[in-house]
Amino acid sequence: MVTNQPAFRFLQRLTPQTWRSLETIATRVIFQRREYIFQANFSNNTVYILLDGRVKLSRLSDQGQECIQWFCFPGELFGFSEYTYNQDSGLYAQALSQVSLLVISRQDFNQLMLETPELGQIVIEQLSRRVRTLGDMLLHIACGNAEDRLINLLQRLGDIYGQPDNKRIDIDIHLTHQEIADMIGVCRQTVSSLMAGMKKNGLISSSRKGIVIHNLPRLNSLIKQQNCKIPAC
Amino acid sequence: MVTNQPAFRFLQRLTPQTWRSLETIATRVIFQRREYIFQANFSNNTVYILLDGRVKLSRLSDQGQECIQWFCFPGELFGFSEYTYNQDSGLYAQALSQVSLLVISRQDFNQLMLETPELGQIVIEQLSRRVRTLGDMLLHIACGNAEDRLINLLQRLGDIYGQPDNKRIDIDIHLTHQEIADMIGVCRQTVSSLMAGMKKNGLISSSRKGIVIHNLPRLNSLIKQQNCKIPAC
DNA sequence: TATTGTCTGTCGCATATGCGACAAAACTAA
DNA sequence: TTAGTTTTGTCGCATATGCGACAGACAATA
Repeated sequence: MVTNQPAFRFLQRLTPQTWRSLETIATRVIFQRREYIFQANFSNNTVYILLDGRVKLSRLSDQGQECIQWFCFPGELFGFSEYTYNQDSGLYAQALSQVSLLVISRQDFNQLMLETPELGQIVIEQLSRRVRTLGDMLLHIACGNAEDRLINLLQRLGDIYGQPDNKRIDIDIHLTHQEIADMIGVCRQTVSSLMAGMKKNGLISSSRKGIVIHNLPRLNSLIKQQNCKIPAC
Repeated sequence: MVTNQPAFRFLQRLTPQTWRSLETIATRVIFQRREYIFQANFSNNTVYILLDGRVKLSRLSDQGQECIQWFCFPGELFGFSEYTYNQDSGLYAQALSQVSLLVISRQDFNQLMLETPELGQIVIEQLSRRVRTLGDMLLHIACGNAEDRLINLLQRLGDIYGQPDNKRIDIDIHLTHQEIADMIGVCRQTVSSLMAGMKKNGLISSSRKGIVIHNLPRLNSLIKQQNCKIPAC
């Protein structure tokens, strides 16, 4: 598990000095709920830092199905790896609530990185975490069944909010079953029925306020482990 | 599509000077076919550059199923995003042929990055590409059926070898059906039968030498497009 | 309050794909 | 060469999950 706790997010890792430099080249912008911050084929070379609110980063399959790749929380950098070499990634960024963010031109950002090696290090660190998280998602989506995928998602969400050594975790964002389904590549009904089952077993509860994991270890234990097939292990 | 052509790989982007600095802190190592370069839980803080041969980077699901996350070709950097904060990623790197590589301690590499901003920029570029490729894989695995996933994989492999504006592409590495299956999260038999079908239709041919895509546009057209569901499009 | 739209829960059916099995082919090593 | 291992191709069956449908709950708006 690559932890995604606030302390590890982009903004929290900057020194006050780097933060000030960043503020001088950034513009503060507000978006309303449901507005698109950028869309596929809009190749404006821009980097974003989320200050407040929630942003959904997703792509569409050839059949028009949505695949949510990242939920962006305050303090996170986004849009960074999308325009390498002016190739469009087909990524959409949509505000899920009223959103406040910093917009920085890629050119200015690159310039600042050259002047401030610390900034480059932090970007590398953030990208590394992203690579690991994506690898984790890929593993669970490729190898797990619907229940495994859902549990893995809840774990990842729980990691953002949870306190270590606490069995109970409050995930206080509201996600529709459709959004959850789009994150784990299953259909909406499957999410509904799996979550209904988990509620019945007292593992989780959910409401408009969010999801509560009542017993994380018990949730984990639902995924039955097997031994390693690598010979040398 | 994020192109993975040799010209975009790590090694090819270094200036001769940076390359020389790198050589002074690196050790050249040979691994034999099937040997593991590193395994999960071996948290040696090390970065690798593949000079020759092929390396498979994979993870195991809780059920012991393999998920191939990356095929490493000469000139590529690997093991980089695996040990952030000493957290083990559960990644395995296995030599698929005799392999020659440069081994560099993370500490030395980080030091060199601070001294050489250019190196940091290249690492960022490589990680960005990786994020995009993983996002691409995720999209197709989460949203596509077995055939879509296979075609997407062939496209990605074709991109490494193919010449632009050439319908025919020779992918001259040998992959077993099991390896292909592990890359797209389907079972071996499904790969066998899909590829048999594609051969029958003259779309591809394959042998010990590798896979030949006879008509890339026709292969692409097998995935039927639908229109975008984002309102503003 | 009434109306409209969105979200959730739960049917039943269709089907894609996983899985076991087994034989033929191809490769590897003695 | 021969024997043993790995890979491929192809069955048939079981099942997880997708999909359509629909009703009730809930939220937003007028």
